[in-house]
Amino acid sequence: MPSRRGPGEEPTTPERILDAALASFAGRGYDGTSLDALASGLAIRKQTILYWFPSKEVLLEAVTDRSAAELSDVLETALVEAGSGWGRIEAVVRSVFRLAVRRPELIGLVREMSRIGPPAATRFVADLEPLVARASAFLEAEMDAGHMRRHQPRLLLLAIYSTVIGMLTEVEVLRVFGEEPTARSLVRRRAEILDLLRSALLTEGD
Amino acid sequence: MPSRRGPGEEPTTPERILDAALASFAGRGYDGTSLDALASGLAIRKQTILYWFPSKEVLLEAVTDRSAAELSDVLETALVEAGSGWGRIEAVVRSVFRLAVRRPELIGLVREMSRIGPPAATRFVADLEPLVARASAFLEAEMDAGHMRRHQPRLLLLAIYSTVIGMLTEVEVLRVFGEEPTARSLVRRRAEILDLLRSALLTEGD
DNA sequence: CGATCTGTCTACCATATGGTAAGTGACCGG
DNA sequence: CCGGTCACTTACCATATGGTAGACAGATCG
Repeated sequence: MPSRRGPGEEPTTPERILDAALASFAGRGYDGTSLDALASGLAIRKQTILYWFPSKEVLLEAVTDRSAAELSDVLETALVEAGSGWGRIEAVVRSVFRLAVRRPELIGLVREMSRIGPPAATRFVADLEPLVARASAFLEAEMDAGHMRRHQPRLLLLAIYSTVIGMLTEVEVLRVFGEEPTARSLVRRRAEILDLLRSALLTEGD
Repeated sequence: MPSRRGPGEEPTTPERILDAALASFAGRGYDGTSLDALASGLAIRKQTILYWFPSKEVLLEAVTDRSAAELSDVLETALVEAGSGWGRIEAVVRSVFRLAVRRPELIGLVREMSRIGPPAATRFVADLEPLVARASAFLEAEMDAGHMRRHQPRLLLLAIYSTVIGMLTEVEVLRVFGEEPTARSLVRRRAEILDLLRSALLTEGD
């Protein structure tokens, strides 16, 4: 995997390929992405892609590996920096929302992987398992501390996850709901859904 | 569009095609579905499909039209039969869950349509708009009657929708959450998420 | 300077795909 | 019995796709 680049440096060719592939896999799907289209968007030839990634499947693996690492990074940071009580939970959920707004391709990729299924998805899911375990442990600790109602932590993660998925990837659905999904309305919606989760999760005494 | 068939009659060829196409579009995606594979699954030739539906795109339209009609039917029935108060809301949400369990392809299709985007998705979304308006009106009436907290009704619909999507289509994600998604666990999860929504939506006096 | 390696390109291939044209057998009204 | 329609087939086609083979230019190094 190419090493993470600094803000000033221009991306290397394999990095540019990974960026474009992530966007395309998330947006048009794996099957809907052709190496030719990918290459032409980068003003290179398809064979250059196959030089760096010997097959489309390997390219997908590289994309998922890098994305899983980024997802893990963001949530790990949020978990470490979080305060205590509801504010702590809120901070973590908010960091997920922020990530989804900043890098919607990552959410789109998760959705796409769930559709592709094994073996590619199995690998992705294995990459993410430590993250899920970590987040579950966090939620469980908050329950033990009485900061939130008793729920199965992984069930809660699923609720949060599916909310994020629903909010940020189903653009057409948002439209039928009568709103142009602008950045502004997304932020407002985020806040409202956070309230929704809040009232569902909070303990009585909060 | 072929007319709905009764329980005893065997399906006509175009109906069988629509059934298989719905399952495949929802499962493997539009791009991931080839007419050849579709046909071979039905033990017919691809040209028979093209005889009934002159192109793959028209087939998709036929599938979405029929699916939108079925979604509308189910929810309309639920809205009409619902009682009053929270029980009424619960009955409607439950009918959505039931539909999603019984016909997961419908949910998968919604997800796929949101990925495909215009123009196919626009048509689907237009077909569903009356349903969404109806459901919004229902929720708004419940708010007026004081049966639930004030929220934007379409926002609530989105929350319910995304929960259903997350629950019933992200099978791989369920797996990483440590559970084999059996019918039994899905039912239990449904109940728990219904509780989650309940506590989020209920008015204080309930 | 010459050999080698690295990154990208041109040329090509086998296969799969959506779609067209035309044929075939069964049924059906006259 | 016969012409026509219906449902479906075989035969075919143009294009797009993932992937291979090998050429070529520039940098690197002895």
